[in-house]
Amino acid sequence: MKELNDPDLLEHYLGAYEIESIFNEDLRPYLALYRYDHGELICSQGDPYDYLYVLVKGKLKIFTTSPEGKTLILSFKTPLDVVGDIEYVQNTEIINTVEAVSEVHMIAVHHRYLKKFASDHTPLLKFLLDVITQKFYVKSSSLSFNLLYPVEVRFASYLLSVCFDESDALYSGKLSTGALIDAANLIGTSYRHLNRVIQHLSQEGLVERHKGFIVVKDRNGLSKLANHKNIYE
Amino acid sequence: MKELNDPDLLEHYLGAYEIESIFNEDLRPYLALYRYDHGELICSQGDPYDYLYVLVKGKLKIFTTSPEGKTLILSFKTPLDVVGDIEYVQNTEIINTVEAVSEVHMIAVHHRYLKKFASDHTPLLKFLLDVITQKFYVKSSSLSFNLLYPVEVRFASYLLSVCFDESDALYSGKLSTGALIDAANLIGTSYRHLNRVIQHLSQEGLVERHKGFIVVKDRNGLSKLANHKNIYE
DNA sequence: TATTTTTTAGGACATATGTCCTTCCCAACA
DNA sequence: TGTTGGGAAGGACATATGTCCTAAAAAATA
Repeated sequence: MKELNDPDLLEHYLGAYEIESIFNEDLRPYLALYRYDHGELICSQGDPYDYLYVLVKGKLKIFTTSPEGKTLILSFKTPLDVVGDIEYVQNTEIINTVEAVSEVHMIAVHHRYLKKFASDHTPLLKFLLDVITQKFYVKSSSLSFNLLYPVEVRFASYLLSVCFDESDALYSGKLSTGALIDAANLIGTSYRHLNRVIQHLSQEGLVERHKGFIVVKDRNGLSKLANHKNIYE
Repeated sequence: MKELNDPDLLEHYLGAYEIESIFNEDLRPYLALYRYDHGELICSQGDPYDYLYVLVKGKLKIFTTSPEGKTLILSFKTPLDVVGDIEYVQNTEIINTVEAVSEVHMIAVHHRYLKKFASDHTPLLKFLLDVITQKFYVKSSSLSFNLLYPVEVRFASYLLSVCFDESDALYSGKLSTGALIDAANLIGTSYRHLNRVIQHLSQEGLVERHKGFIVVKDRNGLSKLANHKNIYE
């Protein structure tokens, strides 16, 4: 982790995402911009709560580790998103572990100053409300989807979400082999089983295995299989 | 559904739950108190969004129905809780179906007046923020729990939550047979499988089957099985 | 009381998923 | 060039769970 002492860049992000109003004047001096590299942890579950972060560049992975040591990926995040919002409101320790997947820039504010200067700041409250309701909605859909459908369907949905994201270099309907472990953890199954499912999808002609990656062959077929739902957006 | 024209009762609820400050003076004339009887629907998924409700008496069941016709119970709610908060913030149609399990009293406000008189009312915003973060937290735990543990563990946790609720007539560690279908839908499994699990728990001496209900025999054992987690609170 | 309907428990079988382990392949390296 | 180590795919087997159907019991009804 490295603090970027670059007020212009900070300004730029605030402007680009139209979030100037969220942080009022009193708060501005306490905004910091941090950079994290691939693989770095921003915070870990159980840590005491310190900062509210706003993700303005890069990609984050949010996951939890069970007492038995299993990893469950809860989501991937891209700008604009917020980390530590639930903890800020509830005043609890960090719930999940957050890791940088790529180079990441985050605006950070210590909760001390948030409480002091912005606990009644309407734009911030509204912003948080908006972000958190969205999170809730996604989580709720995700829960239903996971309980109601088997891995094959979930993976189809996942593939559609991940492989056709324009903002990503690998939007071309491909998924690197290495990403399969993450995929398995995200949809809550084992790597072994995911392989089985891929084999099946492959027999159906929906995807194809190549060296180093798999590629979507029949986007419509997958979409049909996934009930036209993209819950991993 | 019936509107209760009882300003005193309304006042009583506002006082009892300390939520007077949430609804400011402008809003007060537009607060209504509704009564629903067992089995009545408050709203159904897909309905246009109209009211924000505050549950002040009774018990609600929140569920969703999949395109395939499967029912998944998302939660049971008791006072103090809010219905329609997510929809209000996101301005979307009703997400889930809400049904009264017992006689229910709810304070209702049309979103028209909320937007008009309270869209910047800090106490309301904070209240919503608090309620929704709690919902998110519960939902998030629930998702992890469901993906990480088998039905046996989930049911153990469910039993502990439901059977030992002091405010309920059946707190004595019993669960009526009829409630098993709901239980199955809540933890996202089939009635058939739940029966299998109960049989197993019964062999282990953790619960016992009686005519018309099952009863918890070894609360500690169940708690251990459930990893000491009560996610259905 | 006899008959029908509903509720409840479980049998039989198929599918979904997990765990452990092995094999194969390719790249890094001695 | 041969060796080694790690990643990737999948075999074998056990467990978890779903679907469909049946049997027993209880409740409702004729």
